[in-house]
Order: sequence, then C-alpha cells, then structure tokens
Amino acid sequence: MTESGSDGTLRRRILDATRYLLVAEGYASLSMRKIAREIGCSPTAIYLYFQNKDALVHTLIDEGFGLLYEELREEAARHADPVVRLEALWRRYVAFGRRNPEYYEIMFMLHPERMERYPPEKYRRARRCLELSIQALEEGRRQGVFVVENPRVMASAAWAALHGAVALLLARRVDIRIDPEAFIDTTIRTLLRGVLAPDASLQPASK
Amino acid sequence: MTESGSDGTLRRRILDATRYLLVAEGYASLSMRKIAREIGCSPTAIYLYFQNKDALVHTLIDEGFGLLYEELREEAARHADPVVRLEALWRRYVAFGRRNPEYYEIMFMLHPERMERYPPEKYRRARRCLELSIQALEEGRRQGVFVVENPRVMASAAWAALHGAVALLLARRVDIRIDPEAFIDTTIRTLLRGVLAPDASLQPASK
Amino acid sequence: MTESGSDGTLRRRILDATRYLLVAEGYASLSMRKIAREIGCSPTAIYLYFQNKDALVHTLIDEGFGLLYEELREEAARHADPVVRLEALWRRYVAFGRRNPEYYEIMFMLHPERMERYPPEKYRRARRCLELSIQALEEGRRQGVFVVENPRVMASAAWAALHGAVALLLARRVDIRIDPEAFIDTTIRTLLRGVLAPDASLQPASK
Amino acid sequence: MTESGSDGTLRRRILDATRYLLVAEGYASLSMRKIAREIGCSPTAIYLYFQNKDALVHTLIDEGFGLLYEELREEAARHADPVVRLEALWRRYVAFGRRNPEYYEIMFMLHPERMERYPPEKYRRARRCLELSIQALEEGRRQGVFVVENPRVMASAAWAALHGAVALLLARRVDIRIDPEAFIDTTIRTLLRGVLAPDASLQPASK
DNA sequence: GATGAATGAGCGTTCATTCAT
DNA sequence: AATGAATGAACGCTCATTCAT
Repeated sequence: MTESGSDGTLRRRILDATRYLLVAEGYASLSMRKIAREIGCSPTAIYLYFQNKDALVHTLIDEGFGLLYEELREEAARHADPVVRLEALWRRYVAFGRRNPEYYEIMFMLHPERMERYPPEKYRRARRCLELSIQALEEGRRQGVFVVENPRVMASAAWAALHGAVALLLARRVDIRIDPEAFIDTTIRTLLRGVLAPDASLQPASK
Repeated sequence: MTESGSDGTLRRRILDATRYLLVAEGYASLSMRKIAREIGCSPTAIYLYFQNKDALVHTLIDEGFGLLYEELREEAARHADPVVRLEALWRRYVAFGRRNPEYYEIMFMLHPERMERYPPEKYRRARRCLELSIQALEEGRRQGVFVVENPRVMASAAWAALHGAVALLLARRVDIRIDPEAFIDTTIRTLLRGVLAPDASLQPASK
Repeated sequence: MTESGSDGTLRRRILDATRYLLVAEGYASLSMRKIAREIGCSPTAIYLYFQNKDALVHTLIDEGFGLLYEELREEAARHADPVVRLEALWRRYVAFGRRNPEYYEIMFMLHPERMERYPPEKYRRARRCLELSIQALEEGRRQGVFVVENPRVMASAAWAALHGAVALLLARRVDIRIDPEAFIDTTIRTLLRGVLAPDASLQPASK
Repeated sequence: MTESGSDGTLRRRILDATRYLLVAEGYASLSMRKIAREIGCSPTAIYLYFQNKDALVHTLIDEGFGLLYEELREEAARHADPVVRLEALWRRYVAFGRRNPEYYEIMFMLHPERMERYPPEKYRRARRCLELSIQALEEGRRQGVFVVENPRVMASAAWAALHGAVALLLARRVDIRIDPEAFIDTTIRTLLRGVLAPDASLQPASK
C-alpha cells in the first residue's frame, strides 16, 4: 500500500501513467502531455495534483524509496544472522532495481541538476535504506565474521557496486554474452568475500 | 592526446564547449544552440564540422574511449604483477571518470536509445578496455593469486562496481559525511579482497 | 457549405488565413509561422486544431473537394439533356478553379510526394466528380449525340484539358492579348465539338 | 546542341546535375547544396557561373524552350499538310513533356511568383512555339479544313489542353486504370475533331 | 474537479548567400 | 577558377506552464 492509497483517483492514475511511461520511453522523453494523453485527461488536470513536473516526479521518487525501504526492512527482519541478512539485503536491492526500472531510474539515475529541487529532508528516507546494511555490518563485525574498517563507508561502497550492476543492466550496457544472473551473482559473492573475515567459511548463496 | 590536438580551430572549440556544457548542465540539456552561444558562433557553423548532434557527441565518445584506453593500456604496461596491475587498472578507471565527468557521462551514462545510432565497431574499442582487466585476472588465476570462476564475468562485475562508485560520486549521491577517497578505496580494496586467493597476503594499496 | 461554417473560431481563422496565403504566395512558401503571423496568434496555437501542417492542408483539400462536388452535383441535377449538362459541368469546373485558386492549387497542383500521406479514401470523393461527366457522356452516347469510344478515358481527357486551361490561367501563363473568357470558351466548345456526333447540330453555348 | 555547348565544363555539369535533381526530387526540394554535392564541388562554385538559384533555373528554362522549339520547328518542317502538321506538333509537344519532365516542370509548372524575375523578353521565345500551331491553323483554315474563329486563341486552348494532359500525367494524378497512351490519344483526337471542318474526313491518327 | 485556449521558449536542422582567400 | 568559413533567417514541431472559465 503506497502512501497515497491505490484507489482509482486521478492523482493515482497520473502517478501510474507516469511510471508506465518511464518504463516505456524513459525519463528523457517523459512529458506532461504524454502523461495526460495516456490517461485521457487534459494536461492541465495534472497541475491540480502536482505543482509541476518536478513535483510529480519527486512524489514518485518518494514512493520508490518507501517501497524499497519496506522491502529491505522486511528482508532484514527475516534473517537473524548478519551475514545471511547482508547478502539478502543486497540481493533484494538488485531485485528491486530490476523489477522496478521506472522507480530505479528516477531514484538513482537522475542527474544532479534534476535533483536540486528535491527537498533535502527526503534524502533522509533514502539513507534509512543504507542504515540496514550498516547495522548488519556492525553486527557481523561485533561477531567477528566481517572485517570492516568503517561500516558506513563499506555499506556505501557495496551499495555503489550494486548500483553499478543494476544501472548497467538496465541500460543494457553489459556484454550480451554475459548471463545477467551470473553477473549479479558474481558481484554479490565478490563483495561478500571482500567483507568476510578470512576464516569465516563462505556459505553458498541462498539464491 | 586527442586526434586533433588542442589548436584553436572552431571544430576543436565546438568539442571543448560541448564538453564544458556536459559537465555544467548534463547531456539532457545539451543543445546545438547552447554550444553555439557558448563559443559565440552561429548554430549553423557547427554543422560545417559535424553532420548533426549525434555525430558531434559520438566524436566525443570516441575521444573519450581513446583517452581511457590509452590510460589503461599505459597503466597495464607499467605493472608486471597481475594483482598490482589489476588494482592499478581499477584505480585508473575511477580516476579517469572523476577527472573527466563529461566524457564519462556520454561514454557510460547514456541511455541505450541514444546509442542506437552509435556505430557498433566503435564499441569494440570500448570492450578492449575490459580485456585488460580480463587478462590480469587470467594471469593472476594461473599464478594462483586470484580465485575467479569466469574472468570475463568477474571483470564485468568489478567494472560495474567501479562504475557505480564513479556514477554516484559524479551525481553527488554519496553521503557528504563520507570521504570520497575512502569511499573509492573501500570499493577497490573490497573488490580486491573478493578476488584474491585466501592465502594471498593482501598488500597495502600502493596509492 | 464547409463543415464548420464561417464563425470566427480560431480553427476557422486558421483555415481562412491558409487559403489567403495559398492565393497570395502559393503552397511552396506556405508556413505554419506565416499562418500564425497572419492571424496574430502563436505558431503553437495552430497545433491545437491540426495535428501538423499536412493535416491542415488535407483539411482544406477535403473542403475543396466537398465544395467542388457539391457544385457539380447541383449543376448536373439542373440539366436533363446530357449535352447541355456536360457543357455545364465543364464550365462549372473551370469557374470553380478560377474562383477558388487556393483550393485549386492544393487539390490539383500539388506534387505526388505531398499527397502520399493523404488518406486514399478521400480520393474517392475526388473521383466522384469525374463520374458525373462520365454519366453524361454515357447517356449522350446512348442517345446517339456523343461519339465516344471510352467514356471514362474521354472524361479524363476533357478534365485534363480543362485543368490545363485553369492551371495556365491561374499561373498567368496565357498570352495577355488573349481574353480569358474567349480562351475558356474556345477550350470548352472545341472539346464539345470533339465529342459530338457529326450530325448533332452544335447549339450555342448557354453561357 | 544547347546554347552553352555540351563540354564537361563545370557550368555544364551544374546544369546537368540540376536537371537530374529536378527529375529525381522535384523543384521543391532543389537546393544549391544538393547540386554541389551531386557534382562534388562546393556550393560557392555555382555562384561563379550563375548569379543565384533563380538565374540557374532560368538558364535551364531557356534551354528547355530552345529544345522544345527546335523539336517543334523540325516537326513542322516535315509535314506540308496543315492537319497532319498540327497533329504532329501536338504529339511532339506531349512527347517532349513526358520525355523531359525536369524541363517541363520548370518551364510550365512553376508558380507565378517564381517567374516574376524571369526576364520578359525570354517569354517571346516561349511564344514562338505557339506560332507554329497558329500557322498550321491559319493554313488549314485557308484551305477550308479547319473551322477556327481565332487561330491564336484556338492554339492557346489546344496548348492548354495538352499541358493539362502532360501535367496530370507527370503528377501521376490520372486514374491508374487509364492507359496513358489512350489518354493522350483521346485528348489529341478530340481536339482535332474539334477543329476540323465537319466535312473533312478524319484520318486515322499516325500513332 | 476539470477543461480549453493559448503562449513563449526552445529544439535540430536546412537554406541561399557572402566574403576573404 | 575555386574553396572554406560563416551567417541570418526560416522551418516544423514539442514542451511546461498559465489563465479564464
């Protein structure tokens, strides 16, 4: 359930049409007219619910972060073991990006100048996602299974790695000879091996 | 060294102005008219040197891949040890991206639709960059210092990780409390630890 | 009677301004911007009523064929005698062309490339105009007053002759020493004499 | 032999390339750049031989009228009998138009505003073509085989009819179910029957 | 709660032409 | 005899947005 309810209200239909168009044609060619055409209303109508195009997109970004956090939080709650939990979080992140390319594009692939008007307090929500990884890393470090200097930096670096994988996959920039699953798997297992204490036995991926 | 040197020719000034605008405003808002305004010529003049906007951007992409490959090749030649070499290649890649955000954006952050008209033979040049990493991985594996199932997939995954780091840094999406150098360092060291054989002693980064 | 009457609606004013410009400057130099300037609106406004330039012109072409067919049908209905009727149709055609040079230009003087996107069903309407002549020729042949091998070909040939006369008059390519009325009259009477049975007495033109 | 010789001089090549482009793409999309590209010289070079685009086209128009007149004069000289001669002239006119669509387009199908700058004395040359028909009509009238009030008007009317046939054929506006040869034949025979004295036996077309 | 009418800015691109060399 | 460099004007069209209703 998203923050604005999933009723058939025009506001909701605008958001959904926007998501559809983001998947179908990408952010670059997203236009108010197209959104309006998609749902059969006038372009003006959109302005009744969103101050402007940016506000509309920002709303979607918020939704996206809400969804992502929910998924990650749920995943984190499911695994007591920090190693298992960390891997699960990472896999979930990648899965989210691949399953929701439209959210992913505006959440993480928009250019900085596009984000300038994005209210900074919203970023805090984005950061909460990272906290889950940080916690797992800290827990694991305390248990001696992770070797990590700075959990926050490590979590960010791992997130960057996952982001790179998702971004290249979505942009279809990965060599077609490479199986996407193997690609993701290699990324995650390499990261895991990179943070695990040398004597910690590397358990098989719970794929 | 680019193909035409840095003489004051209009063609060169167009390319430079384009690079400047790419850094300053991003690809999305790049326009022929802005380029012309930037260098104080008429928009028409650009068409004397480039068939159209795509051709202009493609020229820059070529330049970028030329530069990157040159840097990586030089770096690869400098280090006999595959471990040292791999780390050097990775560091160089990140450095290139951070030093040349404009090239990086059009080389790696453009959406596929934008690239459709990019001549496929040019991609070969792009892939050669990856080959250098693959070779290092293969060599290291033969020497028993790397544990890698599929070097090509591993090289791609590592590239994706580095790309993610560069992309987030350029987009200023990394938490400001995190020192970029530590962020990069952690990324690279984690990757390295992830591919190194367990008994191989991890030497300190030669940074 | 056109489909939307002659109210002062912007749509109508666009169509009228276009017609004016077609007369004043010809199709070749017709531009959306000029139309907008002519009626004092922004070029964008035109796109509220017509999908693009072609659609605008096609609308006028439709109007033109509507008008012409109406005139010819009415004329045909007025005359029982096929000889009188045929001459009346011919005169009416020429009169239409001279009275509506703007319609005539886009209806009959546009190059085929321009028409490619013109929906083919619309052409049927154009052909119905010819059918009226064909019917008159067939009737007259049955009555023995016309000597015609193939009425459809004959009707086309006569139409071509009339078209030539109209086209040259509109283009002011006819020697100025020649009275346009005499020119038209000669064309039509010659055609008539050319199709009449030898023994049919040629009545004076009912001009 | 045209007035400017048919050597391989650049001037000649420009004229030929222009003719080629007129056939291939039509007057509307004729451009100096395309002409230059076609013959592999710079657009500027054209201006060494022709003051501007209009002058270039006017030169071709002159050539066209020269060719047409030559053909018609030769044809006229071949036939003593005015009836035969007139038909021959008409057929030759149509043949010229169909054989030289590029000349025909600029000679007879250009819009009036395009011709404004065409030097009026050149029109006299165009009119000489008509004189040949007028003479045939006058001769035939003196011999009692033609019934013509005003030969000049009649010649113009017949020319208009032929022009209409050629124009519609070139523009492919004639119903595809109609055989072009039959179409032309009908036009000419109808005209002929229209001017022949009632008792003059109509000889079969020398098709 | 929603629309219709309209705009100003901007886009990539093409054109005929000029001028210095 | 010919070119290279450059321009100003124009083109069709799309966009985000506003305003009156």
